[in-house]
Amino acid sequence: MNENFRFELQAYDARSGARAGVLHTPHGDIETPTFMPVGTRASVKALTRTQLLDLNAQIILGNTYHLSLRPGGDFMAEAGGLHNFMAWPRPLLTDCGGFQIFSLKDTMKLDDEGVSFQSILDGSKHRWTPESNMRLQQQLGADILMQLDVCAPYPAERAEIELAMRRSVAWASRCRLEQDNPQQALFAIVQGGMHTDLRLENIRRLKEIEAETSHFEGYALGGYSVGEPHEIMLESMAEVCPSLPEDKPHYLMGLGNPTSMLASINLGMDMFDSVLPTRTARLGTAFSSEGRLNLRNARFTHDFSPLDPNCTCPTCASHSRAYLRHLVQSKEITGAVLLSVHNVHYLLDLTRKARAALLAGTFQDFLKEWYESPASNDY
RNA sequence: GGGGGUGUGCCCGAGUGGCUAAAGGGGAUGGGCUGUAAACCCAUUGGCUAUGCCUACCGUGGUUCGAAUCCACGCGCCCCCA
Repeated sequence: MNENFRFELQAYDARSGARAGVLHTPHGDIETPTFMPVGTRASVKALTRTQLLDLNAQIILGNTYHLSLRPGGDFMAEAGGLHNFMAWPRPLLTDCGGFQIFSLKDTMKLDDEGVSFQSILDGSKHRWTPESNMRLQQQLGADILMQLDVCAPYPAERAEIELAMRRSVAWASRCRLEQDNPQQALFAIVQGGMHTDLRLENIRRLKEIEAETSHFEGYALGGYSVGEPHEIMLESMAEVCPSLPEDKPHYLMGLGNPTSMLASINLGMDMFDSVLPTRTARLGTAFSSEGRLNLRNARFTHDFSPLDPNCTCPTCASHSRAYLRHLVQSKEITGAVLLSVHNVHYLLDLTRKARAALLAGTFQDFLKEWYESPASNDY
């Protein structure tokens, strides 16, 4: 085990797989469950680092695909790494770019050894192997690195999902062998779509790799939140989560829907990331205790009440729905900022409340209350 | 006073005899957004007793089988010369 990334479990829910813990890192502790805002290009869109610090974000993401194309891996090393470059003192996680293999698949060509692709910025040709991807992530210097994986779409043929899973497993092993910097943790990613047997096989193989090489500091579930219905994802996860190594952090990649997040915490997930809060904010939608509010809707024109009366964020402290709607309608950049502050706060606050309930032993009551409230109507 | 131009749906604007309820923008209204090619994308946007009908391209009248489109007069706006 890498002692720089000790995961300390602090509380378990007696009636579910839910737990609270702390992941120690060289840049500070991450208290779980937690939500991680996504800062793809060394920026959580519309938010300054001061705002993120004030919101108490404990860890944010960067993206290897985007940052390696611009400003580039060598540049990032010269800049002293991503922490230094963007002046972020707390933990960072870099996503490998596996999601871009999925979302930019028209520019990608996969084989067993790696992936060749053309830059979306200038069409230039690039090639990643698991090893070269690890070196890029080492140049970025985040605390947590994600193995290079292949994220299959939904829906997809079983054969395609199985191939993605097998490549991901093989690449997990190669990433593990390449990534030997003790200042950086490596998380494995489990694929397999909605096929439980593939997911369980993936987890078994990862455990074998750990026996042969060294441990992964965390396990992530990839390939969820890619368009499948919420219930199908939860059914699949319910069968998969019990097989995840209990003593390691469990990271559900790409999930930002509040209700799905709580349901996933209930199944034993500890970490979440998603662009949902920041993207929907820029596009005019706010999470709230009443469910999602689309501030473009005419019904808010004369609504001078606070965005969410039950929210303690800076936006809600000062601004009315009518004002925020006006900013959104006018495409004022301040609207994107204020709603991003609110939405990120909302998810951070939600995971903090879940954690507090877990530590207090009242998590199931907390969940019940959530499902009875209009906030659970957040789709 | 003389000459030239122009008037289109909430706004801008294309269209100069039938394929026009009228391109394209904007605005408005609604929807979507989940490891970010997203301050983006999609849909709708005259009315109705609705596989059809009515009203509609400044106004009135006319030409024509048929007019936003051609003609006459009127009204409004713009430019140039005096």
